Amino acid sequence: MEKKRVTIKDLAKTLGVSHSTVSRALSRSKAHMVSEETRRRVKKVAEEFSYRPNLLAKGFATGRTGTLGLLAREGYQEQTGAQIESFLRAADERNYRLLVGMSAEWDSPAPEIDQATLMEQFVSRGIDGLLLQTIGDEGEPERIRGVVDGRIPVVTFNYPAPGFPGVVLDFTAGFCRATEHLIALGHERIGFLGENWDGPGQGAARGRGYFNAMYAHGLHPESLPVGRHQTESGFRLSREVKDRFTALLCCSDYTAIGVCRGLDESGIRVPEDVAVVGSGDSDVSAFVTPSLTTQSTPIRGIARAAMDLMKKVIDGREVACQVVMSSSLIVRESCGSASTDRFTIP
Amino acid sequence: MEKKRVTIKDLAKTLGVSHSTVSRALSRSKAHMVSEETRRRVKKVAEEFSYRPNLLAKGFATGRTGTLGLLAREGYQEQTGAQIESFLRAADERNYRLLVGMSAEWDSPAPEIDQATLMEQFVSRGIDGLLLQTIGDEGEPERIRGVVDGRIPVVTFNYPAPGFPGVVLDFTAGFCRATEHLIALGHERIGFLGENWDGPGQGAARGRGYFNAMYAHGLHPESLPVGRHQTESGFRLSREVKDRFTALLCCSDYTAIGVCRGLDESGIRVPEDVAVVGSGDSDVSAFVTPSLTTQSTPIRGIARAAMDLMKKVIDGREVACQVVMSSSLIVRESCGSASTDRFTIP
DNA sequence: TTCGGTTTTGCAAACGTGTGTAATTTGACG
DNA sequence: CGTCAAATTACACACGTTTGCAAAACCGAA
Repeated sequence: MEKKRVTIKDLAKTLGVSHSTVSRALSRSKAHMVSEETRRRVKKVAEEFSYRPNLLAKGFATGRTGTLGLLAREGYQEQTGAQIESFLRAADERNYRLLVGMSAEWDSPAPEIDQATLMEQFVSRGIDGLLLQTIGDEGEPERIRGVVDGRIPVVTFNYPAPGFPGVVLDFTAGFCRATEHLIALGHERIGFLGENWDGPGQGAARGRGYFNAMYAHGLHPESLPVGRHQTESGFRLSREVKDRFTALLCCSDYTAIGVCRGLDESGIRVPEDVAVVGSGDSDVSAFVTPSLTTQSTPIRGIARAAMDLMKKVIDGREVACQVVMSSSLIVRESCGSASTDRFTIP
Repeated sequence: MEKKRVTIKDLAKTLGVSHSTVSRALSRSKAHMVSEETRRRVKKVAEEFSYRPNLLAKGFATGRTGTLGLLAREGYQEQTGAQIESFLRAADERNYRLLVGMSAEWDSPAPEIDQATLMEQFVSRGIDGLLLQTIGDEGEPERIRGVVDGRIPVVTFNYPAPGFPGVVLDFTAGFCRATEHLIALGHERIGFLGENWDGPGQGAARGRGYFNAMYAHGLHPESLPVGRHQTESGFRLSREVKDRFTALLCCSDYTAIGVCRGLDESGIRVPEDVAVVGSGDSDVSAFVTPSLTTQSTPIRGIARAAMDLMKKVIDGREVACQVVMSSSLIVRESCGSASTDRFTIP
């Protein structure tokens, strides 16, 4: 077995031309340095032999592989999955393949590969660009710059990173609006169930919106950290928040689902006793009971925008542009303000 | 800018040795044909220069890239995401990278790239193996063989494919057991909300279990097709199933969530009026109301098993082995048989 | 010192493709 | 038919790494 693959030289031999002619015929070099006649002949034979170019060699020779690296951070599992899917589609549509990686963020038990290592591996494998979900704070931008070294473009998504072009979702504005919606409904004791990676970084973007809104209305913000498994974490937290709040803002729909269930088991009704707001507009959010008021997050739009931006950066048409995507608040049952109809606050 | 990357030759030059020596020193060839002394020197300089091997060139030279292709089928979106994550982890742990692709299955509106094309692309990019979720029936096995041509190993997961090694989840047994559980609870009019890709293929594995169980107990099976968006689809189907069944078996938790909501809006109580069973044991299934009785599907276990199998196949230690993973039934509220505690039927 | 054997190193080819430069063919025009 | 320019093709090298083979260095023993 182990037949060798058909190469450009095999074609050249049967055609009686040099392999460079075949190469030019197939890759339509800028100067059409090959006659139409020859091109037809080459293509015909290539078809017959079902020739497939060795993209490894091609990438090696040209420095372009048609492959992008996608690096997501673990956590928000349910949503990263959907996010990856969106990117796969967006990449497919633009005829790119994706090397996908996931780096651990929180309390990972296994000996994971860290983000920097993963990036190096990707770069070594000859990606044309790197799509990064999150960039930490403590010197990580420099580290990234060290790895890519100005050679391959980086585009971030979801969270902004200073100095890198990216598509950012304005979580801050979104959570500010959501908080204000709850305030407008008369709530004052509003709690925030958020990521436990706080600090000045981009991870806290949601929380910042919440804090801003609370302070702006003279209210006292209070947040509780959400752990790795969001749904379960929300469920667990329900015990702690029982009597402290009349409304809860959650960093994801899954946390919201968990907390709703937990409250329910404690005999606390949602939304009558406590209003709950989620984030992400996941597919189930409209169909759980109670249906969730939530932030829509346009993950498909983000993926498409990021890919478009990446193309521009690769072509050198853009350098440091931040595309801001905004979310809208989808009001459903869980916040108690819309029992009959589903409407959206833009 | 545009500094060139450090190559093996650069190291050789500063060390005053030939580049082949450097290569051997770094890649610990089988015969340790290089002195410990030299190896130390080389490693030191490589470190200083922060040398990173060009894996493209390496793969090109050796024919091994350390990259596997993962090809999932779209649909079951919520679950494919989780599945991909599991594979990413399993691959990371074994020091492999993943080229991920997703081919459209159902009523895809966009001009998608089909599975065969994607496979060719992957192979051209020099993957060491291909992880395939589904293989269709109509001549697709032959097509796949044509693409990989005995050169790169294929391992299937979730669904079996004749002639290919794989890790299969025994959906049939699982759904048979679930159906029998409902029958044991006294249900006779049991409906199946399943994939709309029926036919003799592996897609119908779930349905087969249901049909078998129904026939075995002299009952009349009836199935309704579930569309692309599972949750919404379940919601829609709730209208059609209202008065026809006392129990519903769903092909996924999301369909179950949708149908529960739909029934609820029609004033039909779950599980008092209709029992519902899902599949997948998704993270939310235990926390929605009512909590879902569901098939556990060990996606992490599948990913690990598939990766292990792939390694064996790559090393030539295995050729055509089918690893069968079984699922258990997790009984919760939605089927009406366990209101107090959560237990599992193995 | 010389020899045989072992360990270590260098040389050169190979992997498949792209591409600059030189050589050839083609075609038009005088 | 000869000349010149343009179009087409061939030659050869580059990309970074591995690897078979031969050369060199080393070491111990005769």
